[in-house]
Amino acid sequence: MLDIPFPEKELYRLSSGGAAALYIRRLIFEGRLRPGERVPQDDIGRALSISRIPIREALVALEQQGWVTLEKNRGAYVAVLDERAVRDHYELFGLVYGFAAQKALVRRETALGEKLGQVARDFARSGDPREAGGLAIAFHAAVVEAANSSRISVLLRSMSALVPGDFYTLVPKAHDLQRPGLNAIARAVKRDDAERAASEYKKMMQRVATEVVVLFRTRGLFV
Amino acid sequence: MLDIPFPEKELYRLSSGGAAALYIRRLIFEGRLRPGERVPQDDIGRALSISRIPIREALVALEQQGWVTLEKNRGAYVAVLDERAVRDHYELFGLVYGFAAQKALVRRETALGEKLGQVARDFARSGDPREAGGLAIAFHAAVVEAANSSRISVLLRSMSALVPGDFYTLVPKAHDLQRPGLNAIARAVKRDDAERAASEYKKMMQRVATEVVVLFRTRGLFV
DNA sequence: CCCACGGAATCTGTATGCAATATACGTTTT
DNA sequence: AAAACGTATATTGCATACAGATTCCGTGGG
Repeated sequence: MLDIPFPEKELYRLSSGGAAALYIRRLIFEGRLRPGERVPQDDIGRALSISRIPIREALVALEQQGWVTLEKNRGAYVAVLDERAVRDHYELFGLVYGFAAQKALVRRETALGEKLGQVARDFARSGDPREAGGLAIAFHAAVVEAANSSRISVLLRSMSALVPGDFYTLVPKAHDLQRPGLNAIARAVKRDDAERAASEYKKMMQRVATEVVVLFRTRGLFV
Repeated sequence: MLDIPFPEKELYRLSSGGAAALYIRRLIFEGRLRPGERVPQDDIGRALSISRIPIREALVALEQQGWVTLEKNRGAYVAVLDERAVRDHYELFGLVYGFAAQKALVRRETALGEKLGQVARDFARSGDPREAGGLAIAFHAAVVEAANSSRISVLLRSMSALVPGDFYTLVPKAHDLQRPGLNAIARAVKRDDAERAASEYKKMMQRVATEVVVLFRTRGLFV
């Protein structure tokens, strides 16, 4: 009997609502929906050939993530992003990841240091932006997994939605920017230096924020 | 013509979806929906005399906040909370509020120290749990407002949903527990000592976490 | 010319209904 | 009797439809 468990089951959960959320985020990123503008539910429904029901569900999720604000009987408005918001967001990112790293160490995830070192090395060697992006994600995922905290996972999942999916191809600099950071974090974790790991995470994310700010600005996404 | 702007406009946004979210959270808090159990959409609809549409919207929000997990074609399942989750959550709370305090100081909100001192004094004097709760909320709100960061606001709004509304009446100890914390934070802010403010916030939230853990345990909300 | 007003057009919030999927349970097969 | 199968039931995901709220715009009054 074939009894293969399928761990990634929920990855295939691409409901209409999920598709709508993805689509709306792309509209915002590509500047086709400007800050302050109302999200046209009917147009999106027509574009995706779905009704407004799943679109509204997507908007609720996007509101929770801070992408739009919902006003009763007036619809969803694209949130206004400015440089400060982006920098704050990435600082918070660094803060939470740093917290995750600390928790991972407290919880004695001994294998983590090795794992991170390996991924950081692969990352440094990688020439392909696509691959590098995957490795960076794997790095962060390893930290979160080692922290083994449902609340950290929830928080980071909702925060990650602010990151463009093809960030690495859009910002070639991202590679040089993160390499020393990942290495430093991996070293700190190996040394069991939680404080240092957290501060390196914070520093790295601040550097990344600067590039994201440039990206957003060149795209004219700021008010 | 009367043209008074209404800042709390969205407070009145108690759509059916908002009501459903509130109701489901209460069901979970009161232990009537156990961890791992499926959220019965039809029953809730009947109880509130609404259809499943706004209920589903509520579930999307609750998923983002980490209360339930959605599985395609299988519905929403109440997330499993354990002691670690609660403690992690409150630590993160302290971390983010601490960050907000730091930002407020960096952004030179000179009036903040006075304001916090005043609220902390009122809090200390207050005998009524209801009033004290309001003051504590006002304290935190002042910090967040001074930080003046949309991202911090978004994050805290989604995190706050894990706090029972009538926390102060349920946990009388909460008052004694927070008084020194609020005072210490107010003092640190007055002294422009961001580092200290953050660490006091963290410590205070850790103490609060302990009481929340007790509350949850006595209610049998842990697996 | 500007503003106030009122009806039309537009858009939102949600109830209803249906197809698709998952679960439960009895039946058949080995 | 245990396992596999098939059918019945329950539940979800979503399209359609409609009442109510909001916005738009033309008209009249100041």
